[in-house]
Amino acid sequence: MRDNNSDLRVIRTKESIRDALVELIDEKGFEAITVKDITTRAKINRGTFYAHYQDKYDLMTKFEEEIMFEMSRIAKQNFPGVIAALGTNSPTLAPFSLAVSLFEYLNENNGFMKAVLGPKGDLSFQTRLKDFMWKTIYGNDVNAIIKEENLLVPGQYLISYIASAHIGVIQQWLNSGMKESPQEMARILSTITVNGPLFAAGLKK
Amino acid sequence: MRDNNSDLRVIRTKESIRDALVELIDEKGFEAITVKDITTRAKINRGTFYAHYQDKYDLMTKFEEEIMFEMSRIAKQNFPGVIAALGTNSPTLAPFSLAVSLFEYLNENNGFMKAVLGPKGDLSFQTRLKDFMWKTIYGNDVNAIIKEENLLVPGQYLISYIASAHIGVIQQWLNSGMKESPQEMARILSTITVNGPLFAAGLKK
DNA sequence: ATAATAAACAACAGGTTGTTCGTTATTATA
DNA sequence: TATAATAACGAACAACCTGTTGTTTATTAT
Repeated sequence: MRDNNSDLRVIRTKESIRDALVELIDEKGFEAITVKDITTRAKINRGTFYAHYQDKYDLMTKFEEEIMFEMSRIAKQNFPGVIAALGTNSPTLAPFSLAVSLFEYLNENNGFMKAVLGPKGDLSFQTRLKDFMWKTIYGNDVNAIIKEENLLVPGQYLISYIASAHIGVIQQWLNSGMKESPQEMARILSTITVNGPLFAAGLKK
Repeated sequence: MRDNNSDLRVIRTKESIRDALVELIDEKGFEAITVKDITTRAKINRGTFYAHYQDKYDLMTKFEEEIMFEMSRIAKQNFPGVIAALGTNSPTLAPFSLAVSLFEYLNENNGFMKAVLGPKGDLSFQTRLKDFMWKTIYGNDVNAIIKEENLLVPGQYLISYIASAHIGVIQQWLNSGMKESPQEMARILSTITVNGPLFAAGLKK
């Protein structure tokens, strides 16, 4: 058999397409991009694009899925420790190291992440990223820690609050030049989440 | 003069266009919509559309600006009280009534809001909404209350956190059928923001 | 009643989209 | 290294959407 994806021409082509995509999202926004834009920038024939992807959405989805898969892997790796820590009196250590790992991954893929999470990015990715956080929070035996009867607000809103807040901070970090280290970002997020926004603002003791 | 926008034909046409737009965003998402879709649904000639708007983005922008203007009006109206309350020991009363007013407004315009803030909506509107919250928080003499030296985290991340969190909760509310009252939603948001997510989850006393 | 003008209708060039040819160039492998 | 497989190319296609324009019809304000 010879139908593998190891043909150098395929690898080269796909890489050119991805590079072109990231550049173009930054320049004109994902939705304004045409397949012709991509192939012109990637210096390949338009027909070649359609040999690999159905359309620009298919391309984007496949790209995003790889990113999500990797983030999921990192999360799964660190989650047992997080669950264990949440029950204790110092619920910041394990979540902190998970956050650091994720920020390091974002840092490595900052070209794509900045483009896709930016103001000209892809709304569906942000939606999927929130879904991912939902499932990560809800699906991982958190029920063992967080009991419905202890919640002061409906669970769905609490999760939406936390997930959106975290993504918002990530976006701000990416768009303002990633000047803080992954460690510092993890500290910022856990400070606000553990103590609350008002405390972090110095308005509450 | 007769160049006013009071001609019944104009009013009828613009209303048809807006109704069609909201319907179509819900069905196929803003970006997938063509001008032809809109005019077919609105039962008007395509040329008529171009007599009023440059393209679908122009239509969307004008629609959104009216919404933003109204939200800004509501915010400005309630802000003096919010500023005053933040300094006191009960910093929830005035912000609470502002939140109620805003949720009531969202409720009135739920067709548009649900469409535009939903997963098939308009990313640029969400970006503009965050900018609006930024300016509302930063620009309104908050400096008199929030002092940079008291912040435990950089101000830009704190604001991004709060703004994104609030929008996320609003989205969740709109997409899950708006079953809670504006009052209840205001309570939920202030509970999490004042006491912090971990406290609201029952994980902290 | 009538002048003003919004909306409809029709046609236009220019652009993008998928798709399909035959041809050329590159690759994997024996 | 020779060769069979196949990726990529170039060109062409109908179908569709976009703005725009000129003409005609219908509605509106006064």
